[in-house]
Amino acid sequence: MTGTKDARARLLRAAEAMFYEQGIGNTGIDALTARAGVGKMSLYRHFAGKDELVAETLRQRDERHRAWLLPDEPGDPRDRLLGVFDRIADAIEGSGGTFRGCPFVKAVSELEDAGHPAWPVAREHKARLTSALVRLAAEAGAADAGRLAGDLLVLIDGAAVQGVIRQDAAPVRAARRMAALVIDDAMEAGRRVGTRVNDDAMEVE
Amino acid sequence: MTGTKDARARLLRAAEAMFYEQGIGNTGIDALTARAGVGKMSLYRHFAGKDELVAETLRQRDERHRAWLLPDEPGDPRDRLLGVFDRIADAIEGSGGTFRGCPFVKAVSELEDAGHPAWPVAREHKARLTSALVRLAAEAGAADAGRLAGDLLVLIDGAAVQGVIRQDAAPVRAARRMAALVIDDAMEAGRRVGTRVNDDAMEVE
DNA sequence: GTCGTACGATACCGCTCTGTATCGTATGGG
DNA sequence: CCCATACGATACAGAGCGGTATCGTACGAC
Repeated sequence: MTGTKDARARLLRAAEAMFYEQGIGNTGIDALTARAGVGKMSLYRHFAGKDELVAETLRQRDERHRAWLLPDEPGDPRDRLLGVFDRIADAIEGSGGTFRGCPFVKAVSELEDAGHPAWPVAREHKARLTSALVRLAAEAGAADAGRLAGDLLVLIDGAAVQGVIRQDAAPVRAARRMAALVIDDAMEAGRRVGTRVNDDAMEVE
Repeated sequence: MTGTKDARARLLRAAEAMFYEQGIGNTGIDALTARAGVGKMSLYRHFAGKDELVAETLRQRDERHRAWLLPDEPGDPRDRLLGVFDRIADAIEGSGGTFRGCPFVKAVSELEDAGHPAWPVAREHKARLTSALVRLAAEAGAADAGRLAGDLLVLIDGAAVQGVIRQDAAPVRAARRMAALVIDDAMEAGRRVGTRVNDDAMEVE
């Protein structure tokens, strides 16, 4: 057969790009399959429908997105935490004024219906990102790693949203400064009272 | 005539609610005019089209939204700055799990096309909110009021976005803690070097 | 070589969307 | 009193939507 998974992979690639670049609602099935170079019916052979394609697109992006924000390289945990903001700043500056922010936040914003299959995917992504931040925070010796991770997530999403509206990396640099502040606070407190991991900052239901 | 501005006002009221509650794209003209109790043609008599109605809805909301976040009451500037986060926390907790975040961020997220008339309205809203934060920051004696205002805006939007995804006020409380941190930092630095207002943190083009 | 199957293409269905055209009507100003 | 005008209701146009049905085809397994 002609590469069973080929049509599926091409669909996912085209869907990810188009959903992110022009929005989910603004991306029609016909345009999507045309860009993927795939027959329309191939979409419905591989996915239950558009909603499932959206969810699967995000599911595939989850791991890649986290690996992009927090590459699995050795290094000072503090630097790796702050590196998240450098990635976002690079994305804004390299986008030429078309930065679109966190794909998961974007999807959830567009899909009002909290029953949409993409919602739990977005929540799980944020939960897994939080877990990674908790681990790094603990590694850095933060007094309350869960709390620090939650703080950083607020800064990350705030930086991304501001970056979308302003199309400018200045808010990300502000977020990075604040991140350094709360990280150093937590590390100093950790040196006094010892590290305590608290990973219930976000729960996946 | 039967109250010239009545139909227009009812349209704006219905549009604001429906656009925010179910999304702009998911709100059809027929449903909108029906809820407003208005003939369909009345919409096109008062507005150039749906896009203009969206923009005008946000234009009307701008002042109200800023007054809600920063009520014009006398009081300690630091408390008023922190009060923003209390408003957001109240909104999340009072929403019963349907908090939808900042209406302007939400609109911009849904309207990919940066040429949509709602975009400049959202940008101007954020710029005006920033100006108000700058004034309060200067009043509080912050060393660099523009920088503090930018920091707070990141925290505000981060708190709102996290609130939408988690439907929980915990991230807002985290944002409030960080806000207190950066405010106190700026106030302490201001006590040392004096206050300097720097309102070019965001420009409206 | 033959069969099964995943494929691309295309026509089609029913629905909804924004926006227009056209009614009859009620009401307030001159 | 009478007419201009803003109004609500409704039918309609043109387009696009998600999803289905049905082709002929090319290719891999056996």
